[in-house]
Amino acid sequence: MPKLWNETIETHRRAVRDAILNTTAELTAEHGLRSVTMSQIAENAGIGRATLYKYFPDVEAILLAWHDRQITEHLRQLAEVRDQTDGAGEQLEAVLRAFAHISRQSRGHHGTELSAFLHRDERVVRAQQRLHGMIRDLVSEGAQTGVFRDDIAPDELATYCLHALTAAAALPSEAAANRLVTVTLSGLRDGHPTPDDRRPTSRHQHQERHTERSGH
Amino acid sequence: MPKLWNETIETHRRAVRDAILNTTAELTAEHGLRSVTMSQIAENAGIGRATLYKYFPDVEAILLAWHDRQITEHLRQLAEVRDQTDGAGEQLEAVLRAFAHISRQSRGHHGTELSAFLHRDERVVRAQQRLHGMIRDLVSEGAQTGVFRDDIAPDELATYCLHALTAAAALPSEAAANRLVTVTLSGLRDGHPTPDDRRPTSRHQHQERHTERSGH
DNA sequence: CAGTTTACGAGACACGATGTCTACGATGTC
DNA sequence: GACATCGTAGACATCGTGTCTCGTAAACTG
Repeated sequence: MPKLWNETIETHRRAVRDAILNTTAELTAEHGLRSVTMSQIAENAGIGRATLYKYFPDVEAILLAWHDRQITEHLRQLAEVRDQTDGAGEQLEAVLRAFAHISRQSRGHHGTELSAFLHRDERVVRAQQRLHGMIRDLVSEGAQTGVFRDDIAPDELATYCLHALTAAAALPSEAAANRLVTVTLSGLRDGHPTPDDRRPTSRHQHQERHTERSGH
Repeated sequence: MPKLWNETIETHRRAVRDAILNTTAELTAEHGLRSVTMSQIAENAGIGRATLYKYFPDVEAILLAWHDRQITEHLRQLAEVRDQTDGAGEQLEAVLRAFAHISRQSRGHHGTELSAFLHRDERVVRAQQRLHGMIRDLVSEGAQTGVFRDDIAPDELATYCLHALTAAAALPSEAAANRLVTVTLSGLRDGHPTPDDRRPTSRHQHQERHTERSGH
């Protein structure tokens, strides 16, 4: 692989840089965050160790650059999706859908969490599942009572709850956290709208604006 | 600190173990995930390096044990909150509120994300902010148009969106991800209900089911 | 085409972290 | 008081790190 001399120097350096980033992402996803070393990266990227140091000073810098590349690319995609749509409501829906898609794809990469390195452990997984189970049971019970929506599996709603509420860590005040809970609960109620398991592309443009949910 | 000999051996080992876990959490929050070493932990915990190895084989094991302790304790708290309430709806609301509270408190610990180690970098922060800004602007515009709720700051709603949708990574199918978007959007609409920055305990039972958004 | 610049790789180096082991002192248990 | 257990300090080989030099090959310059 070291012989990927491309036409100009500029493009060559770019190619090597990308190869480093990709290799690092793979190694991270494979062996966890903490065990990735400069030596491994150099070897797997097919370049010398000294060469690697001419591109990045340490592993953290590589991870940072990788994350930067990822999020920049995602931003570009999302902006494109947004600009291909009209109206704030439709735009946001399209952007959120694209974001969910991206989130799904970049799972396993090591995502944006240290899960890749923690979820290797069985105990942690089981503890998370107990937490998930607790929420799921409450959602399920509430759905049967008619308090919560029953058009979506309690399992998925529980996942939604847990992730949505981690946003609390980023909020500045306790009051804001309470508002977050309110918003999250709104997502759990919302009556029993039209089943929304399929193609979104032809649904939200003419409906949903002023008609609100008419069906059911 | 090495002289924390407590009465019995059992309690002593427990105390040392907890000290190790706490020290590791502090060091992680301070210097990031990757830079924490066994030597540092031993020194900061006030014990010998060889002793540390008699408790844990490596840093990962300590982090695992710490995370396990955290989540177990959280589970206990949440179960307590749940059992002090009646009715699935109220129980879930109480549990989610407690969970949000916990999330807020354990931010900075290193949370459950590798953010503690990535968010140290300015570029990453700015990239995240651009993403946040894009969503926020759409939410804001939609609120002015009347499509989305306007009782909560677009900033907070954007945070909610981004976190909620990271759940997509944990979902098994693309259809499930689409349902997740639907649920998340439900949280953004939900008419303009009573301002909910305060006590929730007596609101959601009789309203909100068949009334749907009446105002506007 | 010849000369210069740039990038690469291999090897060497000192340093720090790792994981293991031994010997010895201190503490709790019987 | 005898014994088991725990903690500490030190030694050790090994590995990753960060820096450097040197020899080579490719790309840019005129």
